[in-house]
Amino acid sequence: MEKYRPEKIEKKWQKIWEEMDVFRALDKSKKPKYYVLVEFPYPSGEGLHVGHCRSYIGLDILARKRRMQGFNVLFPMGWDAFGLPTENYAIKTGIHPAIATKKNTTNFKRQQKNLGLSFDWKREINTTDPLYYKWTQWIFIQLFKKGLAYKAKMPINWCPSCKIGLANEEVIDGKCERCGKKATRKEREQWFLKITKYADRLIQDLDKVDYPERVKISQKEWIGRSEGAEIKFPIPVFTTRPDTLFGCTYLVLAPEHPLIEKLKHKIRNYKQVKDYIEKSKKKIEKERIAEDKEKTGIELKGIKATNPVNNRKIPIFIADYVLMHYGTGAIMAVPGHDQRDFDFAKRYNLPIIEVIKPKDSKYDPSKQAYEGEGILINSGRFTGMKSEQAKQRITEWLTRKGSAKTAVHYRLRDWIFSRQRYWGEPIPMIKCEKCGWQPVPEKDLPVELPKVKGYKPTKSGESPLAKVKTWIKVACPECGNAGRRETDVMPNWAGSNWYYLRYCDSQNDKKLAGAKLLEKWMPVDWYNGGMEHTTLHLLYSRFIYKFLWDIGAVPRGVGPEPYKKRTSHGIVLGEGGIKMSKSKGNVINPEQVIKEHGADAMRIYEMFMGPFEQMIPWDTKGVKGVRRFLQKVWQLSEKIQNPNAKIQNPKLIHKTIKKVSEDIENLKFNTAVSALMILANGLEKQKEISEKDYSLFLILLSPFAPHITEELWERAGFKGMCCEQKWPKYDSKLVKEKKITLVIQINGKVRDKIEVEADISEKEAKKIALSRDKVLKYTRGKEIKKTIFISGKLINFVI
RNA sequence: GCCCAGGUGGCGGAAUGGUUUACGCGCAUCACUUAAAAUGAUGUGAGAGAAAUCUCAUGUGGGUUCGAGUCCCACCCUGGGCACCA
Repeated sequence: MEKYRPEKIEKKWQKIWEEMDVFRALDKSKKPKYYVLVEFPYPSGEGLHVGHCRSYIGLDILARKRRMQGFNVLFPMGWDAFGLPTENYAIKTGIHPAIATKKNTTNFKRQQKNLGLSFDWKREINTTDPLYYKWTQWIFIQLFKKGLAYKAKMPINWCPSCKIGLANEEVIDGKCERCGKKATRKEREQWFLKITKYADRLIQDLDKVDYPERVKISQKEWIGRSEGAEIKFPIPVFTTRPDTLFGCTYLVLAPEHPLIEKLKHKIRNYKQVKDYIEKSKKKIEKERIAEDKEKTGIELKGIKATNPVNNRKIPIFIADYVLMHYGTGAIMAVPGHDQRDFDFAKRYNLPIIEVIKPKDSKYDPSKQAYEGEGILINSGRFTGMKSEQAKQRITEWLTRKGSAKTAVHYRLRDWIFSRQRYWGEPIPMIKCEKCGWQPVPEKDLPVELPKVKGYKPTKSGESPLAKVKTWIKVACPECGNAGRRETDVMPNWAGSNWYYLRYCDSQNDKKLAGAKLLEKWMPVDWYNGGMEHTTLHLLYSRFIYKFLWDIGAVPRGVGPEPYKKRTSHGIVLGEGGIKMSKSKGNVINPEQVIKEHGADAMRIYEMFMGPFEQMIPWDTKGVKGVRRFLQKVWQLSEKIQNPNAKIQNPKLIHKTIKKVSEDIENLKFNTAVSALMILANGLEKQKEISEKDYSLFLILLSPFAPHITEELWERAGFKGMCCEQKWPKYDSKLVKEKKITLVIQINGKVRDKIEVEADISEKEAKKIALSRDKVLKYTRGKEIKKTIFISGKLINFVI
């Protein structure tokens, strides 16, 4: 028999699949639908990463299995192509980002096709295509019309190197997420999206979806809902601990608090206060809240606040560890029961009053604050009450007096949605002196990105679009007078918020997607992507989906959540367990692996290397082992020469059907591959293999190694295509073993093993076991106190 | 500091409370070969022993149980995320 040559057969079958359009998702089919989604990649210049492949191959196996199970499967692919690396490349080389994107997507697509992935390429989308971003812009306009997009001046995180405003989420360790340079702050007008309005629903609806628990937890924590009260001092202050109000001895305001400017004529030390404010303005947020830093602050001399529970006058400070955008930008300080306040009070010699009696007596109130709950002390008529009850009663009492109300605050902030860059969707807004911000009329969408000479942001930090005078000038859609276009563009998350909807109806030019097709395909049945997207992309896209559902752009019947089930794949590390990176020179190029060992070997290795959800180091030797396995599979075909060969191994086959079927559903691809190897080893030992056994083996292997199985299927002269066969069901009778190895234990230690019928009774097992020499060695002269018998497994004697 | 995940051979890892180390890699010996590669066969947790066999091993220390990698408690280490959030 000729040698296994993947390079020959893989190209052949990829071509046939394409020509016969076998992976097409059918809009009109009567079969039940199944929507499999993998995160679409950012087509970088580096090409496909072996980590991308992990997600694609795993879900491709699932998609292929679903098709064989009789589902009409939608498994699409596209490009999330707006973004900084391409723009930075344009700045460096002068090559237009659209040209670089075209080149990169062509490269990615070729690499994906080489892997034999069963995407429906007829639905391919690209976020940088004006016909696509027309709808991204349309969504923005709807958000604006509903009051969910607004412009506000805000001290934002600013990267002096990228010349771009950064969302808080994009600043890592005080540095710009993309370039790694130190971030500072800058005042700027920015568009914001009111994701906070959806905070409660984003938490509640997590109950309706099947996500890993840790993903749900991190989304909840990111949103950070906390219930408490807003107390008037009369400056409003948010607290979750109204039970500690009697211990409040001063207030602290954020340096940006508007009250400071308002009351400046009353503040006696205003000059020093101003200095402090200026200093804190320069610090980025992470620096302000860094833990090891000494807490600094300054008292506002000349003004006082009043604690409403006892009408005491208390001093007011400003300190940069208090943040303007959380709560009300002011806190009540309870040094007895909050460690930050305690440290601050010690430093500035402020009174510390204990108002909660600690539960544990070991604690020393002169050394640290007691942050737990307990019984109230020194709290007027609330003394003796438990914290939980006191929270409620004090809030009620103050509410009646008009100096409090219950309140809920979130840690989640509104989403900064503008970038002063070029390679993004232009924000479709026009500013008119008379009418204010007006959306571009929908008939004029898309607002296409104009050609520019250079891609660098202006020195003032404005988008390069600000230099295109002819493009900026436009008539106000409301009054017709001269207006100005918005020159900021959207962040690269914009296009990925709704892309899974577009796949359902990718050619529609009237709507972002037609209601009928959305109803047919949505929601996504299974969505896989990186763990790093759980708090950004996954949360943002749920928010945008909910909005589109609210305004009827997605039909009511689809339900409030876009993704039924979400899983994550572990990243692939370089050999030796360190992260793959260009600088370390340990990047594995999937194309090279395919060239050397074939796509099937690459696919199986990526699944076999370890648990799908865990991060695993790459091991080139492992690919060789998998290649050997495929070689063995190739040679099995020699054993089916005799068409009258009897079915010889139904037991092993049916066990494998069970194992592989269940493992795919649980993303346990590594053990599924192992089961297929065991089956292949078993078949190899036989003199001949029946056609029935052989065809079942090929079917089971085909989602993992689609090319070799298709080729062997054809060579065996079987009908149709292997990938279109019915997924087999196992016979539960055949899965059970008749003879088993019964383990004999003495006091829980294995002392002997016997071959017996699987359904052997306890009495009989005991009889046989106690006659064995090895057992007698231990039991002779001893009393058997107890016998534990687990049918089909073991018998244990306690002596 | 808090939250999450994890710690099993030389390596990647497997294991519904019931034979620890499946499957694969690597290594060793043998066969084929002038030789190497490839392929095939056998072996391969550690210690003791000529062998049968015995003892000890799932990060550490306790506990529950006839029996614990698995359940409970405390701790150590690694990776990831969050962090003056009022």
